[in-house]
Amino acid sequence: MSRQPAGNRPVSTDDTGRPVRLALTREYIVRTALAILDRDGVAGLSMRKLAAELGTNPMAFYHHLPNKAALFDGVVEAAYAEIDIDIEALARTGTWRDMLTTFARSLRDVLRHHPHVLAIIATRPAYAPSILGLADRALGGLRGSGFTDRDLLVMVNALRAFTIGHVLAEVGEPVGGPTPTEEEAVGLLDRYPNLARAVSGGYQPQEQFEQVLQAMLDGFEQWSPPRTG
Amino acid sequence: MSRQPAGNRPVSTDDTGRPVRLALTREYIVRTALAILDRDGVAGLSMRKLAAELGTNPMAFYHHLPNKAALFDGVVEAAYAEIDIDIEALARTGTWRDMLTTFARSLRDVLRHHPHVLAIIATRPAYAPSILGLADRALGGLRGSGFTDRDLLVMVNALRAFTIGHVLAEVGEPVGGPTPTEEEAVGLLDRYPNLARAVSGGYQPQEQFEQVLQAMLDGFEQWSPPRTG
DNA sequence: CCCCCTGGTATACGACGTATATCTACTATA
DNA sequence: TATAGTAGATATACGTCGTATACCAGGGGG
Repeated sequence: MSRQPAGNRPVSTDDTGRPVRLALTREYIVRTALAILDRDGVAGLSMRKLAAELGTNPMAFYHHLPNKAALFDGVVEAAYAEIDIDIEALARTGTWRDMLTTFARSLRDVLRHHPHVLAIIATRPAYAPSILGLADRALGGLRGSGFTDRDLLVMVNALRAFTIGHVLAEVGEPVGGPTPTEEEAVGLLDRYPNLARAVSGGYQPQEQFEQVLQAMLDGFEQWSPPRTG
Repeated sequence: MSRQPAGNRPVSTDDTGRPVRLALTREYIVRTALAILDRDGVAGLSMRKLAAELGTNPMAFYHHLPNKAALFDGVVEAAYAEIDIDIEALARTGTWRDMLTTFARSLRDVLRHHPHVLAIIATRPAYAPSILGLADRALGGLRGSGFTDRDLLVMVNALRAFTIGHVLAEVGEPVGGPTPTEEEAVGLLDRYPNLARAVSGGYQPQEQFEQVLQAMLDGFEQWSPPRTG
């Protein structure tokens, strides 16, 4: 067995027909890690599996990333980058409520789209440039809406906190392995009559998210004297 | 070396003076695990370290717990159990706002008190009997406040989600190791002028939490026609 | 030409969760 | 009191993990 093209790392050929491996870059490593996370979960992503997937040696990564935590940082950054809102267009055509609603919904969509990355995102301070940049542009777009800069930031942070907490409760992957299933919990419910009555209509995450989101915006509205135009 | 009293597990003597180890129970194991988590963080809690702390063998736990995930479940349960609110008294003397405010503040206090357990709590569905029981009693205490059972549950869940998200952003321990420090992030801030202006007043978690909490309650208030008495 | 530097590889170490088998000491029964 | 059964503690071992260390290939500049 030669050492040339091993594993299932994408291989192309140059103009002489000789096989050429895709260059190993931070970007490429992180993208593959995100794919593995989405497919196999946090426990399914090890440096060794990632290396096998890329047809290389686990130690090769350490020329591009200092350690596994940095890989996680990159994955978080990549996931956040999927929040793609045209802030400037929204700022022209919509109200501050539209803007914050779109922000919260987009964040929820992205988090739900990467449930296995959620635990990593949730427990990491939002220092990723993509989220900082988004927040900065959102704040810029919200200027002139009658709120102070501080209150605007508090709103954005509050919506982020609620959204993360909400999606965590909905689809989060428990740290440290699986927990009792929902059926087992339902079995407990008859010991809690008030709870049982309240959930009898079923769990509707989407509706509840929207309901609370609008309530929060209603509450924020009172932070500013009403404005026209 | 005898095998009798090893490690630093608490050892007492019975009435004949013979050394007697404290009985290994699920409760005792979980309590010790919580203490280790608080002291050393998630990465600092291994079955082997826990065994050393208790002066026993790692495999001894498996007669009381099926695996490490169950240990985490127990720790979450123990942490939630620290939320000690006299719901019935509150229901007699306070409004629904008082009740929900107390619930959110107590939850925040407990989460902040166990920052290293937060990642475990946050990513685990709240099926623990202690939190189910608390929610059930809260719902019972809130009956007759003019809200439907469903809306009451939505409120409680929303406050839990926001509080968890808020404390995660404040003190959470990142899954998978440390992240860039706050100073490094502050260095990035001058690339984001709107953000920089908004945070110029400093980060005041307590004040922001209270501000958003009251805004959420303001929003909830509109779900019900106003009541007197 | 050779040297160095970037980046891939090989090997190894200590720690992890836990399967399996064995042992110890107590309880119940006779 | 003797004995069988059992619950719980222990010893050992396996496979996996992140990553430190050492080595190596190959290409560009003197």
